[in-house]
Amino acid sequence: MSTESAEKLLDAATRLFVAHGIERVNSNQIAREAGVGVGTFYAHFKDKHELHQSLVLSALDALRVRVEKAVAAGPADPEQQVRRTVEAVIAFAEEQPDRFRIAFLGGGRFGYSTRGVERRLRELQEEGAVDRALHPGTAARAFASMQSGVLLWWLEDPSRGSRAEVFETLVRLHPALRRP
Amino acid sequence: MSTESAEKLLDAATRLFVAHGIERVNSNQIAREAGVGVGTFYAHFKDKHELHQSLVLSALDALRVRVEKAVAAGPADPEQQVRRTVEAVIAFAEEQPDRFRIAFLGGGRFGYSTRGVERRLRELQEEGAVDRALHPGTAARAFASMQSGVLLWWLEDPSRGSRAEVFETLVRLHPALRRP
Amino acid sequence: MSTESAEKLLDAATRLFVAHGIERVNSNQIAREAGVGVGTFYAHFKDKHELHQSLVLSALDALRVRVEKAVAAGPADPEQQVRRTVEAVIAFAEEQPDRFRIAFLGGGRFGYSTRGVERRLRELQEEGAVDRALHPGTAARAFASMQSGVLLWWLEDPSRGSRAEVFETLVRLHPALRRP
Amino acid sequence: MSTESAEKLLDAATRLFVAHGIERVNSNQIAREAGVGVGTFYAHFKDKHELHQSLVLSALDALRVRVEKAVAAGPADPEQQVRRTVEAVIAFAEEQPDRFRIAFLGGGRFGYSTRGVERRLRELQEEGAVDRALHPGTAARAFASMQSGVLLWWLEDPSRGSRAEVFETLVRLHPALRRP
DNA sequence: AATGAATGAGATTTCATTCAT
DNA sequence: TATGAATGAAATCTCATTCAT
Repeated sequence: MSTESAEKLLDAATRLFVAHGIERVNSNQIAREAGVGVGTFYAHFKDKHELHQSLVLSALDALRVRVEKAVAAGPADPEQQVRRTVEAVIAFAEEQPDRFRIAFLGGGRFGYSTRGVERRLRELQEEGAVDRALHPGTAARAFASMQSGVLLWWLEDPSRGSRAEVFETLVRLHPALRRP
Repeated sequence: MSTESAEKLLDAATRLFVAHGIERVNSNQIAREAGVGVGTFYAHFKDKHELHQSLVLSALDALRVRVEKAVAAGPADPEQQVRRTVEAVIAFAEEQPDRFRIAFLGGGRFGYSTRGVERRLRELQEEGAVDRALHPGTAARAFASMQSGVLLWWLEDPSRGSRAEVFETLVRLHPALRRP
Repeated sequence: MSTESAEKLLDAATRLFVAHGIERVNSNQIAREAGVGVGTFYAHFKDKHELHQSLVLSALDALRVRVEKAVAAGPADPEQQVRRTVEAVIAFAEEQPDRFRIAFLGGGRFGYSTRGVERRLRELQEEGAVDRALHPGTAARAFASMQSGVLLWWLEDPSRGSRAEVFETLVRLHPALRRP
Repeated sequence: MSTESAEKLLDAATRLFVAHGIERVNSNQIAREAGVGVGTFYAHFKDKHELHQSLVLSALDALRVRVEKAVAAGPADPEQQVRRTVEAVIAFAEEQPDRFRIAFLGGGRFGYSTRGVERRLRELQEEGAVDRALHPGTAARAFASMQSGVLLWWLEDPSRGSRAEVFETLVRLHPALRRP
């Protein structure tokens, strides 16, 4: 199976990228850590950046799937949705901290889409449920940035706040809960 | 104060770092772009990372000075302070976009301090002016992340929102304005 | 006679060698182009150079056979022999251009034998039919070089001259027709 | 001076290319033979092929210059011109055999121009001095091929013919001396 | 015989750093 | 201070070859 070595390489790279930073890791190290030959690295990935990108995209995708499930899992009530969404993201960050870091370290150059949140904000504004002075695009981006920024910071040292404090703070700062 | 060569190198590096990313730029390129010899680079900086760090620190410092002036420039009323602060940061980002990018691209690895905001939030909570359910450390970090994230995103394509929309959104999402 | 896979490999290699040059083609590419596995390549040939050599030798041999038939097919009259020989070589180049290229690209490192022509020139000189100032070995080599050089050049762009022009020119420059 | 190392590299490469063939020589070997560091190789040439090409072009150019001088050095009488030209080429091949080999090994992929000879043949045909049945383009290419082919063959083993025999044979096979 | 993923020796290439000028 | 050619350690990448299936 082609997947065997590729998996090993992806896992090894995740560990190394998080531990030392993408730029301080090289293809030989990744191959060695994965327990495969250098050639195998290049048989599966064009270069280190392609591997990195596939790691980021896969992590973002896994996160997206979890968030979508969370959204679908309960009532449309905005507060409950925000709570379920933030809960899903925190759970992901806790369960797979390295994948979460990979996805967001580097400032999210690979674009975490905020279209969904933006659309939802617009709807809530039309319903009169959300402050019309918020610019939906900006607010959506703001929440994405704060969420990833806070969680990276929290994962760095979980004693910075309890899970509940972090959760509650993110929820309460969510633009969808900003009443008019 | 630096010599003329050092200034040229700092400017060249800023341009190149922003255009291609820190890791895709090397000392020879910086020297060439600056119009000085490679040797001159090493006469002024230990290496690329020292130069980068001094660029980031200087940008963060310049920003800090502007924010402090803005804070000191008017009444202690929280909303007015938030407005003056956000205004100062946006003005800096507009006037010196490359310096702003340098400071925050890379996810702010050099730690933008959020101690001041955290302390102020705590005071406002004690006064009963701010939602006690917000965790001050987390909320301060959240605002820092959203502000830098939004402004980098906005600088990338200013047509994403008007200045006023971006401003108003950041202000309204500031935790200090989150009533109990 | 070779198996089917060997044939496919020879054909694929001919195409690739001519298109990209021997040194820019590797065994994996040949196998892929042939539609067989890499392992199959090594089941049939020791390496790329053995395959190349067998291609060259086989092409030179096929050409030799055609020329010998042409020589035997008519009168010993020098001009007619030269005409039949050149005709045979041009026909071969037209019918199997890639085989012809393979045989002579690379400057004919595998030695196209000129012994026959050399011997014939010597005879004709002894008969007084050919200029005695020509050195038979050199003249034979000269003709071989001009013939392969001209035909490679012509195959590259057949609009460089009509078939008849190329034919007539080669015939007339043949040392055997150089009267004393 | 930038030329110092570049010269050493060009000389070393000439020696190695001729001794072992372009494809069996690598950049490390060239640098070592030249007595410079590997980095120096890449400071002067993009890669091995650029170096090779500059070697070929420079050799062809040096040869062209000699031939032009030879042509200008005496009467326009076709036979004398052919003699002086062939003499110049043989002298070059004798004096700088490695440069000559570099220029023509590989089948002259870099295009030795035959325009001059072609034009001259056309003129001589118009004057009625040369066989009109020769196609000038083909004949010019034929002579270029025979000359380089013969001289490479002769340099390989100078005992294959005396200098005078080789000279006289090339002269007599020159299309410009082919009477109508 | 056929396969193709895996291998690693070795070739290519980069770049931080030095140093003679 | 300034220069930039030179350097070589280290990184990137290729490819002939093997071998388990």
